Amino acid sequence: MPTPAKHHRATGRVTLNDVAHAAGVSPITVSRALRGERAVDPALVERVLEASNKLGYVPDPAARALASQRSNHVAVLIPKLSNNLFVDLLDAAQQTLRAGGFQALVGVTHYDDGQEEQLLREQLLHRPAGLLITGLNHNAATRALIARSQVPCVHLMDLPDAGQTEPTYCVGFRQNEAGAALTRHLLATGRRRIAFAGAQLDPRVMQRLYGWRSALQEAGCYEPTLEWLNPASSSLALGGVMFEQIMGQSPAVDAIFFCNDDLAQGALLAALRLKIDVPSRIAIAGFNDLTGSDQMLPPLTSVRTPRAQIGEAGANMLLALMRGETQAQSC
Amino acid sequence: MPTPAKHHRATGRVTLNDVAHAAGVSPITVSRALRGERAVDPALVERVLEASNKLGYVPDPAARALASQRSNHVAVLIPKLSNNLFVDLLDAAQQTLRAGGFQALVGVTHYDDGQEEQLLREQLLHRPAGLLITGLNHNAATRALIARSQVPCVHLMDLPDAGQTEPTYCVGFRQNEAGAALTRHLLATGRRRIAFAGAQLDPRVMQRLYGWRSALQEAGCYEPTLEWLNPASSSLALGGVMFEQIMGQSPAVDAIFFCNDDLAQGALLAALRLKIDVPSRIAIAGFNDLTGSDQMLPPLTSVRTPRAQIGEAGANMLLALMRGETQAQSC
DNA sequence: CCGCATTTGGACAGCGCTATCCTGAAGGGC
DNA sequence: GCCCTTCAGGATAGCGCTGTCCAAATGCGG
Repeated sequence: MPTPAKHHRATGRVTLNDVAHAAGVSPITVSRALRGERAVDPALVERVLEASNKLGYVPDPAARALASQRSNHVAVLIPKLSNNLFVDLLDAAQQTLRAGGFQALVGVTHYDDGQEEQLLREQLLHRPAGLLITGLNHNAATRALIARSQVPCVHLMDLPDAGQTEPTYCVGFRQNEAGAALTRHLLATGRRRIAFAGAQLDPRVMQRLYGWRSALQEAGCYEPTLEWLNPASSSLALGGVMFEQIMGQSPAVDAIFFCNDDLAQGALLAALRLKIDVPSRIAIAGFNDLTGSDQMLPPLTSVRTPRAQIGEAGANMLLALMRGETQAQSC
Repeated sequence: MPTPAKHHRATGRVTLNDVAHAAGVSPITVSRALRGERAVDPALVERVLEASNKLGYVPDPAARALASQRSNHVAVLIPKLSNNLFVDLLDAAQQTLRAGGFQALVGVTHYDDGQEEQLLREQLLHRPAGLLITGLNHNAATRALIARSQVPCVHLMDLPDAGQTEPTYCVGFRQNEAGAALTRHLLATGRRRIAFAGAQLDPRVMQRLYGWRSALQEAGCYEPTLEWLNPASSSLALGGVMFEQIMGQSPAVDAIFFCNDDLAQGALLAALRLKIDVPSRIAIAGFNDLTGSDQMLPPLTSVRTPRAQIGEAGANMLLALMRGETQAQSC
């Protein structure tokens, strides 16, 4: 009998021990050689690597997580998958994390603070090595969880207002400034009665609204009745509905700033149906430059948000933080 | 000194032992009571649950995975995030898995067999409890990995041909039948020169192509020059380009079956630009009923694929398999 | 040549949980 | 009443890895 096997749970896995045996060193040396955690004789490192490759050794993530109290998971929280903005963000972040040896665990919060908190709580039990989270506005419990967990965390898509330093690590841009910039662009083309149409009303949409307001106030064109806010989810269909509403109630409007491209695309299509000419009768602008906006008639005016770059840069910042580098900056 | 702490790695976590202590039973009894793994006196279960709730106990997934050689992870492999079809599928599957206590690990294969194999290999090292994978056509190495791993696996979005029983667990529909059905619908509306425009050319697109072919052959309308295949990724822009191509080269065509809605949407917009009337001059049909297709001018004819239901049903089938129930059927 | 600081390999003891075996009690047939 | 089978709780021993301490080796000034 080759396997007496009493209390023996063979798993067939190549373990650190096997590698140590093959290389003629102790297991702990293999561990250190492979992780580069402490100085190890280069000759030994060489032998270890050779043995490891020959045997096809791969560390067991569960064992590693248990022993070190740290997994190779990174929790990624995003609001929705139905907005391509976040899909692009996720795609880029996920790939970058994977290249750095980490596994992304995706959580979808549906723009709900409670769900966000719940998801975060669940994820933290897995002792993630890091955290990527969309936006800056979280409820107190969520902020406390992040702080207490001591897990490195990078916030995406938004930056704190000037002077504010609360979340230390952020990658994004100031939504209100971008909103103001787009509004000024419309003003520069001669539009004066510029409506704002927002859906979803998440914090970033509201920031764009504030940017729109301040730009119009600067120009002396602000009027509260030009604000059209709808808490429903953003979609092409809603864009069409809002367009018809605005045209019906405020026929004098000469431009509409939609908070997201899908609304604006829906509005353009509605304009085609209603035979309202864009841009001669009215200008339509969107935000985020989602796929298809360049295919519209006419091509949609939009603000190109570099979400893939934000996802990648955020992931890289997090990778640096997880390596213990703390000089990383917001940008 | 309250903590002599030599060789003591306190983690601050509430452990099974703490619960056992509080409930006055052995740790293993707590483990069994909470998992329902073996019969335990209901009175004890009650005590254990009470203690567990009071202390806020949550099992450590890493320890559990290490001891049982089984994680609570489910690997989910999908081809792309840029096609909303898969985003919807993923969203539904992920939610269902989460409700069942499992964590989805998403892998994006980019329609590349090599990447699929690589991702699968990585994921299997994490000893996932289950596997959700898109499609039926995988390379030999991938199929071998799945078989060898013994991990329960459900295939999504497609069904094996009648008579074939290879992948036992599938949730989806026969793409070729759906393609034939859409083609017959076009034939029924009087169209005779029906082109097929495919991009990406993944196995499901090819199946739709075969369905289109067989329906046309049945009707005696098949002609090879009506096949327009482009390996590039599906997008609105490509749809417009292909539409112009087809109209330029085969002006007699009276309908086009686009393999995916984004192509068809792009074609509709191109038709608007070119002032080609749809559907009087030419009919345009898509596939998958993606968001926005109902907003087009005219609304796009499409095949509504129940991807959310497929994701949910697939996840539920996998949950059943992971519980050890094997009577689950393909559907 | 000695004493000290520094370096580097290894022994040891867990991390928190579950698989396995064992034991004592209860149930049932003859 | 006895033997044999179930049944449920517990003891034990890991799963594979890393944190912590220790010890041997090395370097170096005086």
